Amino acid sequence: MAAETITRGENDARTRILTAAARLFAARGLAGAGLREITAEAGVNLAAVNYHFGSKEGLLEALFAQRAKPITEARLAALVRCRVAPDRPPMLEQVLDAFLRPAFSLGLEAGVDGATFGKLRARLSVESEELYRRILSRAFDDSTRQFLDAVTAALPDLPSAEVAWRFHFMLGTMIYTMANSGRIQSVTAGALDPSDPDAILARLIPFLAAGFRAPA
Amino acid sequence: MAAETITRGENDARTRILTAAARLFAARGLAGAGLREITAEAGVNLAAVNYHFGSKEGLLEALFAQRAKPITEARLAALVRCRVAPDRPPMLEQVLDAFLRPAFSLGLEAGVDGATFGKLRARLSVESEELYRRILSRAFDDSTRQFLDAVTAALPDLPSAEVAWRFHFMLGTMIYTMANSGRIQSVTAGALDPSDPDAILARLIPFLAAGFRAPA
DNA sequence: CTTGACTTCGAACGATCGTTTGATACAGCC
DNA sequence: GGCTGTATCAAACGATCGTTCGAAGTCAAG
Repeated sequence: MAAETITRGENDARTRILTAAARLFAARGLAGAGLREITAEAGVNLAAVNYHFGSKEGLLEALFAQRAKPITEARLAALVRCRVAPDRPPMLEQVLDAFLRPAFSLGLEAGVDGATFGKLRARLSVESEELYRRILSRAFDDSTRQFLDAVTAALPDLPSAEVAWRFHFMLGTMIYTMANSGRIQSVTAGALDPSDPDAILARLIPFLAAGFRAPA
Repeated sequence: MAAETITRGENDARTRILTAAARLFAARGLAGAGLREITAEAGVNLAAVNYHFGSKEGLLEALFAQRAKPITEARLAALVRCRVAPDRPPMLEQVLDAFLRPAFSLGLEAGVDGATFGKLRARLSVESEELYRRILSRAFDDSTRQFLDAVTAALPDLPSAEVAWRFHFMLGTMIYTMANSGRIQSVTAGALDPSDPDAILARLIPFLAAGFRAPA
């Protein structure tokens, strides 16, 4: 076995399963994507999922553990950078950028349909079963709580309950935009390109900052 | 047969199926809710779904056609009321209220878990298959487009592409809040009650109005 | 070469999926 | 009474579901 448990190959069976699972869970839903379809796309045997991940739910947990880590790490690194160079430009915008940019640039991975992990996060967000809530919480709550604190600190005049509501609203715009439902394209007949992180953030952050700064 | 096709009883088999389907589609997902579970909860025979609605997808279409109508009708009625009494108070807030209030007060129906149709809308929003997109479009696009125009008219200084983006962001907050994922409760350890439409709108509309009015 | 841990494989398990069928019940109308 | 269209029913269809099992394959260490 040697050191595979630490240094894992990039075309590992596990890795290929995780890639295929991310795409198909996002495209067809958690119950809608079957293990046969996933393993076929990954080019592995059907039994490989239960061997490597224990169950279909275990596969989902591993997938989230893998994909969430780079996002939360990039977030926290950016938050540290905000604090090192304190409110030179408006602090609120810096914090929002630190929170949102990793989600969009790492969640909308390059690919034919893009946005696979963003779609998957959106699917989990709607789920009400305990297991799915726990997966989401474990992956993002720590990071999210720190940013809620940072936004609260950047808005000292706003009651913290109000900040929490507005933070919740922000999560809505983030997840809905990541899921990129294409609704707005269907309403406006195209013209909006929701695949470029920089373009999205340039529109989203001023909108959110103004909302956060609204009087209570 | 008489007049049943027009005046339908309230404890009709069709009606009971639609009620059960709304709850279970929202709770378990479109693929996750089985017809046997739905028909059992509705107290009808398994074959009743295919008899009355043709297929599982036909059931979903009928469900959306039924539940979306009161929402879009209430929206348009409120929009007309805005225009009759023109910008007495700020027009933007009036239009946002007209758009959002019906979704929250008719989408978060009273019930044990509440928010069944809101959750279902959120689930459809993530879906990428043509059929689901078509169902959502048919149900809401007309109404949505009129409100996009009304918001654009209320913000004459903002480029219309910018308005479209911000409208898209608003849809995100609306749908995410309706789906009431409970994420914010998990982050803030409770304290937020996302089941009272008035309380939500009192927080949401000032936030959104400030965002819409942000300089481009 | 043999051992032993790790991985892959085909095949099958019972359960559940959406759908279809044909029989039966029941209404109003001739 | 017969006739017709509507509705409900039990039962079964083939397909697919997640999971399990034992054999076969792989490869480094003894």
